[in-house]
Amino acid sequence: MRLLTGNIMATRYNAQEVEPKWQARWAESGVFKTKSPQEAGDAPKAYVLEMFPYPSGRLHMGHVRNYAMGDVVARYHKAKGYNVLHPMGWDAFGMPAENAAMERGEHPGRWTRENIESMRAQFEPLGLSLDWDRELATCEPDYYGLQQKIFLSMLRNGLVFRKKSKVNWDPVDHTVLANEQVIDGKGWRSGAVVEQRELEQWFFRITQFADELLEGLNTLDRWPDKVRIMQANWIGKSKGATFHWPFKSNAPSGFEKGIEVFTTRPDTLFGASFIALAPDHEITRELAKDNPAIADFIAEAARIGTSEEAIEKAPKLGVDLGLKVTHPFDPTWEIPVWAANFVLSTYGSGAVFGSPAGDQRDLDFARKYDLPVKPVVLPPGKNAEDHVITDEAYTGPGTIYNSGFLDGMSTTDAIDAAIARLVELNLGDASTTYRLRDWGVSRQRYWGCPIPVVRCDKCGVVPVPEDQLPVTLPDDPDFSKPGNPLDRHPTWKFTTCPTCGGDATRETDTLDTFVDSSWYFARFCNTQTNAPVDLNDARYWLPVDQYIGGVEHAVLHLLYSRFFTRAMQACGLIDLPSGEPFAGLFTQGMVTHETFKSESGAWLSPEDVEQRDGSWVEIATGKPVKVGAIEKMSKSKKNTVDPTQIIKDYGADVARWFMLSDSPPERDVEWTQSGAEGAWRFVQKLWSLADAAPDNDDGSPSEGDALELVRQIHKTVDGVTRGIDEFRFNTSVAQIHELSNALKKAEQSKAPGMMTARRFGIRTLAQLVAPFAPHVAEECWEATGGDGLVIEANWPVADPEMLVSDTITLPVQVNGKKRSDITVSADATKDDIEAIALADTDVQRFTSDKTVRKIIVVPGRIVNIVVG
RNA sequence: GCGGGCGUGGUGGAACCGGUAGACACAACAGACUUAAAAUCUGUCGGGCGAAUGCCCUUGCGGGUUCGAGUCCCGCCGCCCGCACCA
Repeated sequence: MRLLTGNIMATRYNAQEVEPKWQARWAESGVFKTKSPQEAGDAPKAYVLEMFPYPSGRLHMGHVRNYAMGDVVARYHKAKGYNVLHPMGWDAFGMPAENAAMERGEHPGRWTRENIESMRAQFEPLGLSLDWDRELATCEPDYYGLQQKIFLSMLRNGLVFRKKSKVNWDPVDHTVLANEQVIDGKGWRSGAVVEQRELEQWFFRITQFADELLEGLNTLDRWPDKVRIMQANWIGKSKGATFHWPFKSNAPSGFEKGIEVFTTRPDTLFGASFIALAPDHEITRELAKDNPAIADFIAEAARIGTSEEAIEKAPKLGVDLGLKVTHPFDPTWEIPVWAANFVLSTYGSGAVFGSPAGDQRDLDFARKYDLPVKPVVLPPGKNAEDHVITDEAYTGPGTIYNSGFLDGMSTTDAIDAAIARLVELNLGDASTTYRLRDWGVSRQRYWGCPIPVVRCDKCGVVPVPEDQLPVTLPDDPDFSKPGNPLDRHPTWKFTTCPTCGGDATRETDTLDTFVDSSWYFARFCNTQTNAPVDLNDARYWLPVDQYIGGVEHAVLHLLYSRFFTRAMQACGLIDLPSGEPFAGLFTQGMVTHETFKSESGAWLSPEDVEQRDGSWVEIATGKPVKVGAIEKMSKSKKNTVDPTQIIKDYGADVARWFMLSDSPPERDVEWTQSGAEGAWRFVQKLWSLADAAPDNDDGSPSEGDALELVRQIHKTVDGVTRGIDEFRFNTSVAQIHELSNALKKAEQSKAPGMMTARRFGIRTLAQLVAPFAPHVAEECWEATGGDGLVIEANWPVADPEMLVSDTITLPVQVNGKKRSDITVSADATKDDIEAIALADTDVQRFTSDKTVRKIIVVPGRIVNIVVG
């Protein structure tokens, strides 16, 4: 690695000395301490929050980018006079700690707390404007104990329930596997073929809020549209009909009315050619008991795993169950019943009817098993003879045909008519179904929040009384044997029943870590109170004004948090009538880096390779190296860059500046050494501007170059401010560059008023840079006689009069091609502009031998002359 | 498979509501300074044609709407994110 710092320090800006100095000053002055609502007085509040990190042990560049962005927003609001809350905490429960315990014999708690210590130490030199007084870690009893209170309150309010659900079971490790731990149907550690097991599990009733969560999206006008769309699709509200297909004869017990299905397309009912049940539908399972073929099919389907992705990607398979139902509209029409591996038991009633001409998946299935395909929807403009379905279904609107009483209707009318007939026949009704499922929160793991209930043979499931909370984890889990350490702990789970005092056992499931992150933002409003959330402080601070994190959380974390605020509202634990925790959301892109592979295909760290004579070689061996793709930084691909090392080499300002330059915040940014060096040069340049700043003014910059410079300063203030407001930090950076270039040039100028203009420019620049690269900004501010800390100086405001000029330059097009520029006064009329444009000699070269047909003048923008 | 997004010079990107495509930066090249190098400063920098004022082409690909399309519409291609037990 090339180091640019070193022997030439004297005249240069030395980040290694300057940055700790300002960090100490900020700490002494307490500028980052949050003010209470009383202390804040009339100042408006701004709650700025970045998604809190998992304490993996090392800060990575993705963190630096995320927190640098949040810091821009926080410092900017501080400068604008807001009372800012900008806290930090740790999403500290989760599987990596247990993996460390299993692989290295470390205690998950110790491992996690050590990681927190070392990451906090890495945070410090970044110079973020965080209020560490409000730090929290979800793995500490003072946090998860309160979470247990929330759980119990939700239980009392009917928002928690138990039901059976499927899990991926590793028969060797005796453990439940996460979907990511199931690789090709096998456990990642044991390699054993994964089984499906049904366990009685705890659920949060998120579906109770399905409509509210959907409706609420309309109020989130400071969220990216893509996230709102993804959440709406995830909730997946669909209107249609739920109805029964009566059995031809001898219905299985419990299904006397027939097989219940949900469909959004009852208009295609006359195209039905089969019924398909989920592999784990009750009827399928009943039949499997004395039919080995069906049992094999179920086992085969189970091997795919529980993830919807895997199920939908798997080849479509089915088995004929040998049952027959009759068509709701024609009792003489028999339809076969199949089981199919693509039918989800968790959606609707776990059964569908196949209408192959109008649904691609049904069509593929029908072709595979040679089931009838009858088209029933005629696309607009087609007639029955030439509308043939081969291997592509028609899913669009049209006119119904081949469909008895529905013939001739539009698809929408036919939907209503079909539902009306189903009601008449007493077989079903219109209904609404959601894709959203209730949230399963049980985890059979040690390192999570214990679910605060006990089981008593006499009293059943009994909540732990609040005065006995928190239910803490035992300190001595044993990870040497397979299975859940809580379940086989020698003493922990044995307790007495709070109700009858008899022997009882504790619940050994812990909560999904998504629960921990579903309310931490509310806890930050007051981390001292005994209630989970202080009602008054939360009323003041919530909603979070700006939340920043990765898009990968677009659905789950953000939807769960929106559910939690509603659930807590229903329990009286929070006062947030809107139910919306995050008023503004920004999703930032990843940090990527080039990758390298050796001849043998092993990943190589960028530090181990170098370019010799234009080709890449391994430094140690000199062997040639394959340059791989630019990918998200990850340990496995060895393309990470350690922020701590970058800060040592170049300083925090450089790391932050680079993360905010060039790439738009929502897009991925590629870390490059040369980019970091560019940022370093810029920091040096800023300092040299301040160092060369004149000590005194030389009169008012009211004309000539000095006035032009002042105008540019105002333009820059305007542009940088807009860039921050709109989360387009890269454009702010570009404008800061332009002003710096202008100020550098101005060092050569002797124009009257220039010294005044330069002093003004450099101090303004320091203010504009402060949210991005705060240390060098403070240094420049101090060197140019700024009052106090730049972080506390009022954000500059552009003078609107300085943003407009007297004349404007307009491009002139002829037939849409630019041919000339004209300069006109800012208040020129359309007629004036037309005349000037037509008189222009460059324009006339293209118009002289033609007829002018039309002239389009867009004020302040462009002139287009249409000739022909 | 389903849902969502993205695609502009050698590179990252800019272009506000459909109005000058390539701001700003990185890299590269040339020059100044220097015994030399580094640093710094200055200049060139999408492609083609031309002696030249210039002209033509160019925003992943193919169509369309418009006086005018990177931007809007339709159809493709490629990459990325999510898919409910990773966080």
